[in-house]
Amino acid sequence: MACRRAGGMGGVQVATGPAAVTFKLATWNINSVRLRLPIVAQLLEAERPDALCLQETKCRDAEFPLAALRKLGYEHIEINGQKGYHGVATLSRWKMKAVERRGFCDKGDARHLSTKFLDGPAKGVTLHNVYVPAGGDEPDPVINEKFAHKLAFVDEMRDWFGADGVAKKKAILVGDLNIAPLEHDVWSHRQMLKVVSHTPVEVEKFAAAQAAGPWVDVMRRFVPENEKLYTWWSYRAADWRAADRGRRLDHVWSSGDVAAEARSLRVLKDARGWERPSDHVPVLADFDL
DNA sequence: ATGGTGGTCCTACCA
Repeated sequence: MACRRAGGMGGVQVATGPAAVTFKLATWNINSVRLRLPIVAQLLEAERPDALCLQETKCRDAEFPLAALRKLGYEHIEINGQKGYHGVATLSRWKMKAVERRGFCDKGDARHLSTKFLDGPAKGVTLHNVYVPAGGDEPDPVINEKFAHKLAFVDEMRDWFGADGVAKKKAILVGDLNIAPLEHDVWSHRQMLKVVSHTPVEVEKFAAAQAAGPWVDVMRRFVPENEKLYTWWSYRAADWRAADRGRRLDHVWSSGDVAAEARSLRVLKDARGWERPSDHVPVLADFDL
């Protein structure tokens, strides 16, 4: 078990003098926040991130376990939920305000939430929490409406980033983007070329959306592109660890000014083996803002 | 070789 950081209310690390203060951010596709409240608590107690972005909360706003999470020190919570599917939530130890709950593709799905920190080390930073559609099994938009939706969603992100300048400065975007863009973001590039999440058409659109920001791929600033890097392992493997057929579906992007202050990146692979796990693991990033 | 597992919520749908 990791040690709890010393400190009283908030456990703030205070730097002396004008030095920057570390902002610790986590993102995790939780696959039902109610079912997995025990391991959300486990993560928060072990790592004490300043903020945690959750995807696939799978509950209406009225059913979100606000009280339990506030009790753990995360008093500031913004949610965008819906019944049974999708849903995102951002928890923070610092005061923040909701900026937008963007509805993509005119579908009314709860797949985006942006918040702005009003206090703490990331004061003034806007944080986007995104859950991109998975896209179904068949990688042909003509016969698979879910794949068509995924492609349209990523195109809409690209147009929004390009028009709005949301990534110009003081911005972070995290979440389950459901695309593994690089060759070593999947266990076998060759065998994944026709598998939704790594097809050339998705990867091309993903790259265009990232470039439109432009957003920096913070994870790959710390892990070279020729090294395997995964954040998701299927439930359908007999032994996920032995097979290790993972994919990097979860991402941390930031504007260039914030990326320049990125200090560390960790993928908590062990969480895939926790009690009743999500098929995704938490990704943590530290910034000296 | 075309399954395999897991979540929501009642029968499929989604990942």
